Amino acid sequence: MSLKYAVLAALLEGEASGYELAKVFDVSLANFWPATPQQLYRELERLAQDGLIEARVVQQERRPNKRMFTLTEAGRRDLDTFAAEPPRRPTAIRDELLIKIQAMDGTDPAVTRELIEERRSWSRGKLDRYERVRDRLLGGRTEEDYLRDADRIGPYLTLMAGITFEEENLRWCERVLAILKQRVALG
Amino acid sequence: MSLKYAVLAALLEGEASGYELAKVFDVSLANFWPATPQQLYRELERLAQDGLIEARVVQQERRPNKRMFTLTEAGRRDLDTFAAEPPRRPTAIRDELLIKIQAMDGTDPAVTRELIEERRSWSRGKLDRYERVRDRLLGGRTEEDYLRDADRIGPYLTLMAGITFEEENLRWCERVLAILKQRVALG
DNA sequence: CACACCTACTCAACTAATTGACTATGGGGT
DNA sequence: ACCCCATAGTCAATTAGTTGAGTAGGTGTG
Repeated sequence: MSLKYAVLAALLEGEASGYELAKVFDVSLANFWPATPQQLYRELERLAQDGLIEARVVQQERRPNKRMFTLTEAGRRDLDTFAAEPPRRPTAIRDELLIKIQAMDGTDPAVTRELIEERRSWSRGKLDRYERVRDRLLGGRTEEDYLRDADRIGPYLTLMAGITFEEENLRWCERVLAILKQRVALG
Repeated sequence: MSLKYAVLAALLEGEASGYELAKVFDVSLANFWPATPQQLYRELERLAQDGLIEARVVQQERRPNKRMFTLTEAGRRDLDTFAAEPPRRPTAIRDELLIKIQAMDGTDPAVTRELIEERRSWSRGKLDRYERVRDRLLGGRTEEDYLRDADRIGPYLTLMAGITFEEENLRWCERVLAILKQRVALG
């Protein structure tokens, strides 16, 4: 149900093909609503049938043709209605690593430490990429100026959520590593 | 695939019925691997068939009978193996509210503010509940003592992850509310 | 100049997750 | 007396999400 609105929200950035959307999703929407390309193609089909988006085929010379999608007025209205309603379901996190941590006490601490270190360096990489997205969004302005003047601040606020989430993640990793070190030193 | 190990990890706490597991899941495992009761019953069936858990029927007097499940040695080994391998997929978050925030720029700021305030008070409630779980786990000991002496610290580390996550969430809400206030004051 | 990767998808099969109804008994409140 | 909630589940239907293969030309790399 929500994938529908995630796609409509992505199209607020302007016309896009399924392929382009898949990439946009991968770097931004995926942070709070992941979807595979196949899911997107199916959803786009449905949305076009329901008249919430419009498709036009763009002939290309040295590439396969593509279908570009735009929000219709109906789509925009539907999305605005959705955006004003309280969420139907709370945030859901699925994190395999935390299952492993929950069950870690039967495992060699050195192995667990490695898992946490991997997570930490992954989070660092993610934060770096977020920083670059942030710079692109701000386009030279200070955050203050941007938040005062920009037409759309939604994408920036969700980016902020992603950044604080990864920072938290990093702090948690550091904390766990310190605890594991202590335990190994004593145990 | 991971639900399997989430269930096995839950059974590290000891024997439980499907019904009890559903409740345990709701308050602890659900924080990083949500599952409905129906999912759990099916998974327990499969795990029992695969010999990773054992079921025994407990006759009850004034209640329906129940089946209690315990980890078998095979189950424990399987779980330990899982816990030592790097995760196959990265953390996935699904958060309807963030879709709404992404699309918020067509919405009355006062309505958006309410959504954020709801999230904030929900996070506060969650944090309170986490605090109580924490106190129960520590059982009077200081965190330091607990982390040094306890047999199993996995559940505590995942609880810590939940706590830092909600704290971060709260900070993000405050931040967004401040920004919205600014914007309304100016716009 | 071979080989892998990029664009831009489609199709089919499968597993996982959600929703709602149903069974049956007991206890507490109005 | 009636209704709802708690216990302890089962069953069936539907939707959502995953995986892997296939198509077909173009581009970049050693």
